[in-house]
Amino acid sequence: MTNEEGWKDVAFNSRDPVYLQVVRLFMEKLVTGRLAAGQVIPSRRELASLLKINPNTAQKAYKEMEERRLIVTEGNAPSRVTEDAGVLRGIRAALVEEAADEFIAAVRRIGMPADELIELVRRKYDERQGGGAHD
Amino acid sequence: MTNEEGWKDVAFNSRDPVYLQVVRLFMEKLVTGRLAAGQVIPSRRELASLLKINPNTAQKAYKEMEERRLIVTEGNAPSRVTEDAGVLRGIRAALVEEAADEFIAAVRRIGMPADELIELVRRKYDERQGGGAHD
DNA sequence: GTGTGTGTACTATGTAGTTCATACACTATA
DNA sequence: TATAGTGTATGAACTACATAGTACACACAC
Repeated sequence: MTNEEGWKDVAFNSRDPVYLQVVRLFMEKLVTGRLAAGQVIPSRRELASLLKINPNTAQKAYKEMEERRLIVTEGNAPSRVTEDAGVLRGIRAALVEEAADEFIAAVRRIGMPADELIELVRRKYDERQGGGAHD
Repeated sequence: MTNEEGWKDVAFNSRDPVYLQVVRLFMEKLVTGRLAAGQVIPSRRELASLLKINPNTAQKAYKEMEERRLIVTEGNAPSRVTEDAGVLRGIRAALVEEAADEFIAAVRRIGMPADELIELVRRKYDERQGGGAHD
């Protein structure tokens, strides 16, 4: 049994594959320090229980994370977060890039001028938390 | 037959349903003035031919747009862009809102500070067109 | 009337992706 | 040995989507 903090009340949307949302969840935890290098993570079955998903979905997420070098698994010992500093540093950049590229591409297609864009982002950012509720 | 400009070389990603991408394509054309209020749009069959999609997919997209009041169809006359100024004005806002909310929510989860965020957006915006390749 | 072109509706099929259920191999421990 | 915990692998069920094919009602031009 590992620590069980922060795994409850996780909401998944029905638009993206659950296993990819799980991967992103781990990446966000890593970036924000709620998950440290070398730290042991829950087993597939335990995570599935915590997140109320199927163990196979958890397995698929872990396998994806292994391929991305985010976690390591030796034999049948519990998986752990990688110690590779380079990988860990890259996660933040990857998340930011992905979000920003999508956003920029969208507003470009609309032909939104830069200044209006900046103002919008600033205003939205300062707004009260919200708009995150999806499906 | 209507004008055939701007319907070629449209690339669809495999992540989102094609019919919704068609809807977004129309919204972007409306916002950027490449499609005017009241203008006649291609028939279902013609659009399907132009975009190289199935006529049923085109039909589904048009039906979706009818429900959103983006286009109108009277009898069996060719469909036209709505004249409703309020609806047309709302499209731009809707596209912007959607893109921005997603983006802001993402960077919030990462805990990215506002100033760094602004700088990133400005830099990305000025960059040469790119990063749009999905699939 | 006969074409042809509208919009619309329906069923069926194929495919891809996600999730589920189950089983297996291995290790540690009582 | 038996039990329970790991990670892993495979096949089935289910869903959403795109596509194909067909059909119908209507309007306009010839």
